[in-house]
Amino acid sequence: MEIRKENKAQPKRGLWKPEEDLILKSYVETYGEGNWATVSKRSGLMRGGKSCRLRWKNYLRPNIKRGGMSKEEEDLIIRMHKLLGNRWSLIAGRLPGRTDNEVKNYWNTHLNKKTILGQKRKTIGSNIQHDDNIEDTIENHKNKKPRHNSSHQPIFGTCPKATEGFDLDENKDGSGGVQDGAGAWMERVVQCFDYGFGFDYETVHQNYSNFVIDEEPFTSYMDPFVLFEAFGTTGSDVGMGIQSFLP
DNA sequence: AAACTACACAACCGCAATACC
DNA sequence: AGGTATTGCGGTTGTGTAGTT
Repeated sequence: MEIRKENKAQPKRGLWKPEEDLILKSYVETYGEGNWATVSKRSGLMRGGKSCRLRWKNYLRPNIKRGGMSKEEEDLIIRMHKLLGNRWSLIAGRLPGRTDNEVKNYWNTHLNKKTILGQKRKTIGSNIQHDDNIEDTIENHKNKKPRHNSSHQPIFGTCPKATEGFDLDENKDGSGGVQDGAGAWMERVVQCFDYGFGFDYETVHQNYSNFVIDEEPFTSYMDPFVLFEAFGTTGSDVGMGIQSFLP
């Protein structure tokens, strides 16, 4: 059977040449970001919109940091990955100048093999010493793709001070209760932090016997924030979050 | 020096969410 | 409200190159 090739001009693929970068750069300077589908038409660049968007986002955009990761960045990636899983865009969001693609590649080529498989978290409290259901819940949670309306979306909140309460239960649309009380416990958990960081393990334990923390005191050399996760008291729900302590 | 291999990273693909009409 | 286009994301593949035989 004869297979006829499409005569339609296929967008150019493969590695970008410096002259193509120049064209794309000047296109963005002229027309701004967005409307990537029109780039080839307007600029004469024989690339698909998707390819142009990616090239701009990952390499040509201003303030992109190139080159090797610092020890601090590496440490941060490991910690955040431990908590969030393959949520590369979220992780990259905490690394100024780094892209999700770069973080992902770095993880796959450098860190994945470095991290010890099956390394157990330290758990405050003894009543979940080993609970497969909970482990499964965590894994399921990590593997979930972000859904903007998902009830399992990680909780993100900021507050000026660690000791000040904040409401994380409120949805963007004001409907509230996405995390079904998760905000309340997070608020209380945050109150257990004496950001300095003196982490009051005893208090956390008393309030949240199933609270799970990262192995090491959280590094404070970059911008200050804390990653934490906790189980609901029934063990049937998992909450996790990043708490910022920006001044 | 050539052939082969392993590694790092750039780029692509498919899917889902969001925006727009 | 529904359809289409655009954008964002994570997984995967492709390509260049350094190291090894």
